[in-house]
Amino acid sequence: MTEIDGQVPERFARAREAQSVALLEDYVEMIGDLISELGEARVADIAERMGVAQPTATKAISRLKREGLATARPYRGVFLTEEGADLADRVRARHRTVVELLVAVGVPEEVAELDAEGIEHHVCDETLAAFEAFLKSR
Amino acid sequence: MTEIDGQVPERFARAREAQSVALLEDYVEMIGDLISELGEARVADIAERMGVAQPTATKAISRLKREGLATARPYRGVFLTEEGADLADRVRARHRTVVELLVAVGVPEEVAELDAEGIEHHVCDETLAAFEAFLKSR
DNA sequence: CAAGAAATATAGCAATGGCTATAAGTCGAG
DNA sequence: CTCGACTTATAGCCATTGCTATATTTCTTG
Repeated sequence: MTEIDGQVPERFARAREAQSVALLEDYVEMIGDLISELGEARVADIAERMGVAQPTATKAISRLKREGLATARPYRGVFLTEEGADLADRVRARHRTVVELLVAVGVPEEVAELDAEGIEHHVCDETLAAFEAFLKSR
Repeated sequence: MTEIDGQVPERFARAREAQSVALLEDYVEMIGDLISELGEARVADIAERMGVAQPTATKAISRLKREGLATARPYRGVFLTEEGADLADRVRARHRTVVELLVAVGVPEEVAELDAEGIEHHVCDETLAAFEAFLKSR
């Protein structure tokens, strides 16, 4: 290979990895939202909010259980483990920060909300810290 | 469903859609880079830079061909169509802008490069325009 | 120019994340 | 308490994106 390749492959591997975690984060955050809004998270509600068919949500919930982020009693609601609830909190906070930063640099509110949904999963801790510092310093 | 669901599902659908386009964008940009650096884009080089096995790159190139972004002669190099080259240019420009914006708000250069790889695919035209305006106004 | 080496293609497997159709469980109303 | 409606689970399909192993083609070199 040429001498200029550098760590390019790791960059992409990292982006792929982030993407694989993104769905889990979205589901966990959504389940947390539903529990605080409605007192429980039902599969049908989760599926509707995620914009997927109900079996797709069921499958995702299985994965959450497998990863120790949620528990569920069949035909009953879905619940977050402590680890899942912590993740939900972090995800929610990061989402807010990303939206605020986008707005701060001039992105219209509604567009910021839309783009943040995809962007947030690729914002590492260091970048998030930089965002917070930037927001505070204005 | 409750009355507060709003357009949440569309948000996620949009993020999923962006993700499906992301790989194409990465490959097209990389192929463009290789052609300008080395005069040609070989499957082995593409695979190495993307950090995937060679058959994975071959498969991705098939998809690029299917989508009209690239052409390839078996056992020879890969080439971009006009559409593919245009896309590569847009992707490259967007990548630069995202990195610059991250740096402008205080993200360290190397971290900005890493995160931009994932972020850029979720930055819509309107957000990109806001980024450019913000960068110019400083 | 005929190997052998290198590059590329193909075959086939696994996991993920969609879907529809259908089975099975739960719950409320008669 | 039973039956029908609703909810959830399961089965099975497809496409995508990875992988390894192997076949095929091209290139290089003796």
